[in-house]
Amino acid sequence: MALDTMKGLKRTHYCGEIPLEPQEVVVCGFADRVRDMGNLIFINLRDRTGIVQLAFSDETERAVFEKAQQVKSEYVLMAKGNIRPRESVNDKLKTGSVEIAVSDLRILSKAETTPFEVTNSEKVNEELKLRYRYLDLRSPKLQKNMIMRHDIARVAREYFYENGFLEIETPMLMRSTPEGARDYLVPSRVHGGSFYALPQSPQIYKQLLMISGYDRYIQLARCFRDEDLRADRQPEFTQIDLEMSFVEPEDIQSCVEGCIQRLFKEILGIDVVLPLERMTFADAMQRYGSDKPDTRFGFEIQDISEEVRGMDFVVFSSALENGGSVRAINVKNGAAVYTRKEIDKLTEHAKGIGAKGLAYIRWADEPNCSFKKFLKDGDLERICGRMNAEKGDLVLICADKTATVLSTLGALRLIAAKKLDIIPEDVYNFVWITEMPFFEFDDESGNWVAAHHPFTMVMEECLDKLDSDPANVRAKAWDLVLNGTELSSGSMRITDFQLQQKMFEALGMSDEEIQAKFGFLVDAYRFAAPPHGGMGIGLDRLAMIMCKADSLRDVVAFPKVQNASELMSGCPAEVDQKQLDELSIAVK
RNA sequence: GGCCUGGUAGUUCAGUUGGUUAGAACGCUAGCCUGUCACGCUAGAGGUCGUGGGUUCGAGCCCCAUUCAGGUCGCCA
Repeated sequence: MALDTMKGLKRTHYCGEIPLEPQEVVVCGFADRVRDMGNLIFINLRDRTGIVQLAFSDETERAVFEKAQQVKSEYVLMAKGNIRPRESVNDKLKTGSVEIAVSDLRILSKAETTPFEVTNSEKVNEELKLRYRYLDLRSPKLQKNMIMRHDIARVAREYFYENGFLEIETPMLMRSTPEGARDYLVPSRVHGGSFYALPQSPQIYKQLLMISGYDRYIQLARCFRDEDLRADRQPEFTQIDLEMSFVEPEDIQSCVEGCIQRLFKEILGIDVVLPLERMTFADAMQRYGSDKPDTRFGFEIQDISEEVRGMDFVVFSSALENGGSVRAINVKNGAAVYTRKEIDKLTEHAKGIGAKGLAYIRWADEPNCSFKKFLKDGDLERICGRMNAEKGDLVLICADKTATVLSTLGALRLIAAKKLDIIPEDVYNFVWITEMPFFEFDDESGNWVAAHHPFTMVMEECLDKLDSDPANVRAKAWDLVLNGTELSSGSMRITDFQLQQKMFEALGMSDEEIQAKFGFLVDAYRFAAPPHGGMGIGLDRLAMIMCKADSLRDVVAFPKVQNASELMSGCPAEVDQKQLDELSIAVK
């Protein structure tokens, strides 16, 4: 049978927004559930705003009723009818007190049986849902997420516009700068053998905009990084990217705080108290073993080096002799959940991330210590005292180089908290991490390399340590962390081209290299630049947290999977030889 | 690149020490049903047990390889 057209009908309301008083309406949408009871048919009609019930009975015109009998799940319908109260109210629906007595029904498009039930897709294998992403995107859950993401973008734009920011687009095709993440390359047809790169961020361009006097810039910028994926990492993602002139770090931070406060108030109705908590990088590492601490729960790391010094336990003593330390976390009430077997699993995990092993005190009925035979009188009491350990607790102890100890305990702290299910859901703990290190040691090359992009300003008091003491040089850079997720990262930029030159040199770049890769930028700073700095706020991650989603895939319309392919369209894909020839590309 | 988890009707899962014809629920098809809203009832169709090899009289189950998906470490200046 031929399909119907919309002729003569025009939508008057969205399904979820129909008036609750009697009147004639026209609605459109997808058939969600069809309940056919013979001489009585109900169809739930769904659009992005919600669901309304269409009713057909012996009062319905015969031809319309027969059309309703043909309707199956996911058919696209248009219906005209009168709103009337229901005989029994459905409290689960916004529109549950009324229904539409249909006088005209159009079947605009028919659906084959879908590979999974759109109405009930929560538990369906993700691969299948990604292959048919356009169907999964019909689900209320994803539609809610997409709408919230839109709202975040809208509110953020409004906020920055009101605060004097100009939205300026920067190029998607730019010069490759091979430091940092791998670039996605785009071959040039006109210049065979030459390549553009997709931006890892608009960093260079936004700094140039400050040199050009645009003063305050914002862009919802798509960024690309050709690195392996994670639940919170996609190869392309969106940043609320901003840059400001004539400012200090505090100015940028309070501007971003204002945006965060407004977003949480307008979208979630949550009051974020300003100013946000601040913590130095060094503090975060000492207390949480992470540069992105989740402060929603305790289990803070304690240094017990002094408490165990002099013990005859070679694991501890050798760590101390080699300049390392012995540190521990107290997993409160962890003894019951962490049986011997579970602790073994934890130990395996710790080994997987670089620790040599794990010592523990499991205090179920009595303190049971994995290094019991090395204990002398008072040792156990001293450690438990320092750790505030009491009956029911589990103390995890790690001894090694301090950096290894901290990162291991930092990771275990998170695992244990998740296992014990003590992380509160509706708490949003923001914390600024400040005084980030400027260099980090690269084990592979044995060199100190930039921890940030090479235009990051050094804290003034560290300028003289650039050559002599790279480990202790701090950057004028900061991160904003929310519940253990890095949300945003910012810094002041170097505006003195001579200092910039020195910085490149400190990073081991030759004059030729500097000129070739960044010559245009160094040159730009020769013509004067206002003091400036800025930030990039991860829109996807922010949306993920605000939607209470577990993965970025839930807040990105068409996401990529772990191997960076897209299951629906099947990209990346091979191309014709002709295309390759035009681009002067030979594929191995 | 390393490690961990998983792959059985369209979907979600069960499947005994390796032993007859691989089951259930939902969905789908057909029929019945006037107040449902996860409607109900009756009947039916639907399976290369991810793929390839091996062990065995016999493999969904054991072994090896491989592939796909997820998580994670490396990586992400």
